[in-house]
Amino acid sequence: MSVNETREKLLETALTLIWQSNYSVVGVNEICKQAGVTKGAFYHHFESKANLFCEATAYYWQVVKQDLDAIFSPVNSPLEQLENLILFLFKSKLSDERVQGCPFFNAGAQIGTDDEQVIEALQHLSQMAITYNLALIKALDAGDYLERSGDMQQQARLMYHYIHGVMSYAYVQPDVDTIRRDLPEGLYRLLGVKPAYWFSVSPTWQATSSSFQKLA
Amino acid sequence: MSVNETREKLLETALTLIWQSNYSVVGVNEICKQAGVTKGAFYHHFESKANLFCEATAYYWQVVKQDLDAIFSPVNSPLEQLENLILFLFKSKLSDERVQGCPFFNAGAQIGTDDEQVIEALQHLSQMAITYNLALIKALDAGDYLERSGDMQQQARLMYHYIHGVMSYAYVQPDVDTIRRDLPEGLYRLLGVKPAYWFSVSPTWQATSSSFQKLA
DNA sequence: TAGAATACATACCGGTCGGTATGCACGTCA
DNA sequence: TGACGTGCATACCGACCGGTATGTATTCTA
Repeated sequence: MSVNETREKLLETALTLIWQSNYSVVGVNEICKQAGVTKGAFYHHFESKANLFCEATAYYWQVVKQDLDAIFSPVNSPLEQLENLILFLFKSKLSDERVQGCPFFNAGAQIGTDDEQVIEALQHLSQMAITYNLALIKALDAGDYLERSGDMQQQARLMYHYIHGVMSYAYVQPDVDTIRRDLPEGLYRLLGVKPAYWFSVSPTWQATSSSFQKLA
Repeated sequence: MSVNETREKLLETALTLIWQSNYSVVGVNEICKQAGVTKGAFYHHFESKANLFCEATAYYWQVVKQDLDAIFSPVNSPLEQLENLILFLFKSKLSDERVQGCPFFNAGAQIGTDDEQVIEALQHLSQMAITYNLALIKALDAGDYLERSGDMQQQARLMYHYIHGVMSYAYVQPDVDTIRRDLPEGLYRLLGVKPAYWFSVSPTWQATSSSFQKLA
């Protein structure tokens, strides 16, 4: 295994494991074991478990960003972008028929208030996500797809709240069909998409092998 | 300290601590230390940490239920009920000016998928909450406060998702003013409350000493 | 080709985890 | 008054935690 392979293997394994359960429960030993590397290698690449997590979130974002940029590509109409996002979120919960959490959405509630740098990393992630939401809302509003316009920054946050909530729900109540129905319905309502446009277009995006396959 | 006092002290302390950080991080030792009892007492009253948590959620629900029944009392109009709920949720995040989590809303993401009984306890809690939401939505719909009616069971879930999301956000991004604005806005939008009724009534409920004071 | 730096592997550290075994004060009932 | 169950307190257990010290094979560099 090359240097970068070891490092990436650790990052991906950590994400997958934390994804499946939670930050505090997943130990360094288990990460190493699953990644097939030793503890020495771990602490050669990362100075602590918290540091690994921070780097992992950055790594995760870097991977996810590619998908988001494809999802919100200007070649897609705003409605298509929304449908793409919904599909993306749904897919991200469902790799290999197993409902899973997602470090991005779950980790927030998993961290004790003590670990400063971890919290900062998560705050950064949520800000990024909200920024993408904001762009979508502006596009929807500009296209006259919304019933009323308001504080778009706020709406972007509301979107984030809701998505976060659905994801968490899916984690403890792994009911795929429910999630599939609730996700779009809630977003339409929250954003105030005119009912005529509900479920009116199909997503133009589909998962690439470079994104979730990699993390699953 | 009487028998029941010891038991309740343990339940309340456990809730408070898990509330502040998370289930996996909070240890039995710390719970005992904070509660001022010994480990012997702990394991005299509870057979395991998981068992304590289950009992604690039941205890918590029993306490919270009193508030919910007051909030959704028939003496309040549906709009007042909604405002009461919003106030209640907001207050529950803010005891003593410190933004905190809430075991009810956070714990879901904190548990590894292994602990069967804990997950069941949480699923039960969420079902209860959704049931209350459903009653509210029916009342709002019956009172013609909503723009359109749909699958109310689903709407009750959407409400739960959103509230859960806001709570989690507040946990990592302790911005009180933002939460105060986002909570009602999102619920109005999600439920489809006619804009004329937004922020139109004041809550009739206020926290009793028997509820959150007890847990804070 | 010598030596330094890299990339680990192994063994081990103190501390803490959830949980237990045992002892003992105290009220209760025969 | 003595046997007994309740309600703890204390001491302790093995497992595991995050992290480290040290040894070593490999690779890069001069």
